[in-house]
Amino acid sequence: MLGDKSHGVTLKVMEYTYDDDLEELCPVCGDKVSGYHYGLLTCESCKGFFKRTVQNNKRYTCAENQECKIDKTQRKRCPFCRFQKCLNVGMRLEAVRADRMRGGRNKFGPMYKRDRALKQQKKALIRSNGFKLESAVPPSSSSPLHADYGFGGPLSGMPAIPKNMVSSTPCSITPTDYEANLYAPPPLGMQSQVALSGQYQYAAFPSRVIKAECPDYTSSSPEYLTGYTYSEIYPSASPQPPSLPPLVMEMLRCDPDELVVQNKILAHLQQEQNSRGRLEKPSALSLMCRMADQTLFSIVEWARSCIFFKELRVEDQMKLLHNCWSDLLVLDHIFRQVQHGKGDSILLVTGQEIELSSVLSQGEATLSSLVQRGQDLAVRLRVLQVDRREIACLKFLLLFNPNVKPLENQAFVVRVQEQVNEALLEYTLSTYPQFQDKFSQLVMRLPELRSLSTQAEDYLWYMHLSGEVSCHNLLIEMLNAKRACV
DNA sequence: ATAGCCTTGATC
DNA sequence: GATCAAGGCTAT
Repeated sequence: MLGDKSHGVTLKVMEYTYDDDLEELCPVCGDKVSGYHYGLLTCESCKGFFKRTVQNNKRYTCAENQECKIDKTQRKRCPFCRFQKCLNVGMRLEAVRADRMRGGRNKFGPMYKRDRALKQQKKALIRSNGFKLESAVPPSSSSPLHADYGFGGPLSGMPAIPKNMVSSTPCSITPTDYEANLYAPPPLGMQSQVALSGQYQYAAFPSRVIKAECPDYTSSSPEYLTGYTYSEIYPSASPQPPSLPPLVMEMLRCDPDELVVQNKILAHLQQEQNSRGRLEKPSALSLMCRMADQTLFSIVEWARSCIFFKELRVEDQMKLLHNCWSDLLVLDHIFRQVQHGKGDSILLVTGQEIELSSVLSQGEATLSSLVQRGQDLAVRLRVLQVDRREIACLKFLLLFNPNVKPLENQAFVVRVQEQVNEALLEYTLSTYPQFQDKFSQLVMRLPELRSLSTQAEDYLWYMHLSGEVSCHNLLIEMLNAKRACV
């Protein structure tokens, strides 16, 4: 009873004599599927579990090692791991309705339909060609997901850049993985089956979710510019504005999902705290450092999976990252504040919110000034109405800095920077035609950002030397590396 | 808290 | 009017 009907030539005859899609097993627990729920075919109980968890903003913890096996008989034992699995197989938070409205259809409808059509097609293929076909990986061009990314090689103008960098989805996945990932968030790809924890923030729910559910409520919301939009996540669900430069789209695609990063960092911090014991309470500063440290990890992970960057030799990659890690960290923080939109509080990567006044009054002078400079820069960027795509470009501009020397493949870095500049210019001109100098306004913020991150590095170094922060982390490693090569 | 069954309502 | 994926109800 291996429900894995898409694997190999050993397909059983009975499996395609059934007409019904519902013969499949729930990807979370293996129970019988009862229909499409929250993005994919699942059983009734996992549907209910997912709904209860999201609606009631439940927080679970795992008594073991956050890797409990979830099957039909054990699914009740660890809700933490069950929910994590729900997210990992691709159940969508945004399909749970914030307003609890009953009935009707949501925007996933067309995708469910496409998925059904795909399965039908597959079945028909099997019927007409025998079993052999199924031993092959599904052709990526025939999948709606792949086809609708619309990446038919418009990057051909790029000099000396291998074609395989353009592929928007990992190509060598098994049919089952493919099925499971049909609705999974694309930016992560396969290389990082990121452990999601149950500690997601329901607070992040309303802004980007309600719109996806009820698209007509808010046609004039400014958050459409800065936040996720449905069409960004599901390009096939509604027509994309065709004018986006392909490179901008590709850079945006490299960006990890905020919620995923948030969950990962929360889970890590929590685990760290658990293993440390509850009695020991870390100082706010050391907590911030660990948070920044984990953010840095995700930034490095981002860079390593980025188009262009992953083509570089590791030595060059390290040099580039050593040069800009603090810039990226600061930019990440600042863009979060831009989206947060509140001047009197700071939104942390974990989704927690802290009052600005408490930071400014408690922290010492250098820290206060750093935080304040960050807030100021966030305000300037907010006034500019910077959006996610532009931030994605800025990140690339920070990363591909040709001033870093010596680089083995300096010419490549120069070319990438030129291309990104060009794409950003094209994007700002076409998307904000009423705002002619947006490009230069944006690029002009970079020196400020670098100055801010340099100050932050100095502060960290000082704190490190005075023994205020622990030594064994990536943050300090980066600091050391930079100081070693200057 | 779980999970099976029921009600709802936009879309076809 | 049929469909079917949302949310709701309730015995276990």
